[in-house]
Amino acid sequence: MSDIAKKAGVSRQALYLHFPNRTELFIAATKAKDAEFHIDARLAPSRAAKTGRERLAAFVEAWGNYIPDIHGVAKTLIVLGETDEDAAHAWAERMADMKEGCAAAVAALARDGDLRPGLTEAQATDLLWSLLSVGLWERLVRDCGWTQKAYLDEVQRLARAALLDG
Amino acid sequence: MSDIAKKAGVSRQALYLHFPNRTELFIAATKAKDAEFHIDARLAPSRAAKTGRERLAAFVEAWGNYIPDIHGVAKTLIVLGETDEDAAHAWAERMADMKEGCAAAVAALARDGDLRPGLTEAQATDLLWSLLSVGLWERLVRDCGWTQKAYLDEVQRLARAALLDG
DNA sequence: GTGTCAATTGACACCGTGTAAAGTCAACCA
DNA sequence: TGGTTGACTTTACACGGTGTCAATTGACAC
Repeated sequence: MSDIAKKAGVSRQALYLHFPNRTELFIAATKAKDAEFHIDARLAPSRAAKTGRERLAAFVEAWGNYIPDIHGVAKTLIVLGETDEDAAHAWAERMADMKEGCAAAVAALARDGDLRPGLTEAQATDLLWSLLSVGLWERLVRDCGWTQKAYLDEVQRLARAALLDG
Repeated sequence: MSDIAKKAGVSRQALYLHFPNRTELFIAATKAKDAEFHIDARLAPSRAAKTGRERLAAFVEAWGNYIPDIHGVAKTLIVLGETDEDAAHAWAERMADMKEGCAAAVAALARDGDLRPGLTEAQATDLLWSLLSVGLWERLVRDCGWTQKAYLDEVQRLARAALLDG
């Protein structure tokens, strides 16, 4: 909190006039980033896609490219969530929203009959959601030094391999 | 530290007689778990595999089944690593060891000519290592409620889809 | 001018980590 | 048997971070 106050050019106590506690500050920061980076607009192409395959590709691209933009605040919230109930809940809510997007893409694939045999929609949704987790991005881009493009190409491939028929 | 001391039935200060600080305690706990759960023995079938494909399957199975056993201490070390240099280093070292196993499996695949065209050995190693991360296990098993078997089957499939030719 | 509002300063309580010192107790040994 | 050693306990404290509280300042609106 001291560091943030210093960066913001206000006193540490002033932060508590705006946010009840550290967790709420980061929750607000995450929401602010969502607005700043127009998450909803980025997901529009996915919603507009005609086929399930197109929808999957558009969703993976939108979310995969969104991760680096919000990684800072998102990561903080995740780490906070390991010890703070409220932070964990806030992040879980956020992830639930994202999972709805996954479910919609999976539903479109199922409608087209493109879903891999032996995979339920729920399983496919879980799988896509897991492949698009912040963790996998961190492993490949941050830890292994992959470019964003290489990461995205590979996740597209993985998503197709995991969900599609054939 | 208080909680641990209570569980152990000793005073909090006694812990500091055995470990210089909290981080070192958890590093020691992780090593103790490795010994308790015989990580080296579990990886033996992978090293003994004839073909690259067999080696990949054996390695994925061994590590994938190892994760739940060490998840408690491993997770603690990971979380600690977010704020503690030493913990981060300890975990990174551990991950480097694991990555060597990935590299060996990938090398066996390359030797057999089974590696997917357009994928270098280094990229394939990064990819396998990322698929076998604790994070993906947490997403599917802990967050989505998958069984260990369902997780393992899916990761086997993902690994094959990501690395193999065809 | 007065009231209001945002922010400041300074103080403090609480908790967790880590350090330090003095005391207890049992085992071992000459 | 008495003395030493070593592991552990109790008590105390320093430090840093979070969160609370009260008094004060300064600007702006009416």
